[in-house]
Amino acid sequence: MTYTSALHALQDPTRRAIIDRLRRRPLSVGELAGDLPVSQPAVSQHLGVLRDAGLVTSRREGRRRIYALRAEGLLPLRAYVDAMWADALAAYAASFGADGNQGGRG
Amino acid sequence: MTYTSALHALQDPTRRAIIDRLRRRPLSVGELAGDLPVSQPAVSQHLGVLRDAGLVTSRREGRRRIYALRAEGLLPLRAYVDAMWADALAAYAASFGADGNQGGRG
DNA sequence: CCCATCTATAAGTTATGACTTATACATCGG
DNA sequence: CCGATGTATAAGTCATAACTTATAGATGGG
Repeated sequence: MTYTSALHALQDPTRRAIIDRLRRRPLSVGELAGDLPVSQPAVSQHLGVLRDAGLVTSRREGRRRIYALRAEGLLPLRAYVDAMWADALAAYAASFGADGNQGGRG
Repeated sequence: MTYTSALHALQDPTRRAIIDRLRRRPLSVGELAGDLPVSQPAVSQHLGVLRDAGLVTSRREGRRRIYALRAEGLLPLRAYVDAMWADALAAYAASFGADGNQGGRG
């Protein structure tokens, strides 16, 4: 839901592997588990983290549960990175000509 | 240097606290440590992680070492998030009218 | 209802990493 | 050179979280 939970969720390699597979199309838990080197419960646990972070949604389909990427969930992280980018550039520019004369541009 | 190291670096709350302070202006290790609830060695360790991830740069200034944000270091993460965003939207759109008729919009 | 299939949760193990204190390394002043 | 200041590294402790197996919960078919 926030950028911190997104960072936490995306930091794990297994969760990124799940995300990478969902980037093509929605998949069931079993399909994901069959294609990853971890057990099905591990996949379910990771999906729970991704869901709490707002990065995936799920729907029932008979006995299966289909998970899909949720684009909206990326917006907080994107906003954080963009703001940090802007501040980094501003701080860099300000370091020339603030209280201390740090030297010329370049 | 890559988006994975950026994700790893930004996942930690203390490292984000460091980043947040550097968003205003470059700071020395001592200035950072004095404003954070962890020891100076902990700050140095975190700065090493941030440096390895390409998110900060440093320069000597007498006996002190000044750390500053490095905007370029955010580009890989930004590209990853953007690509994921695009794929998420595409996968969502494709889920209407692919092999299975998944139902209407909503 | 009963069984098979699919997913989520429980409980326990283990590797990782964030922290500490102690100390080495580097720079400046006397 | 010697001490003070500032930072990085070393070594060890401890909490977290990613994994396992076992099992509970939910759905569909005979």
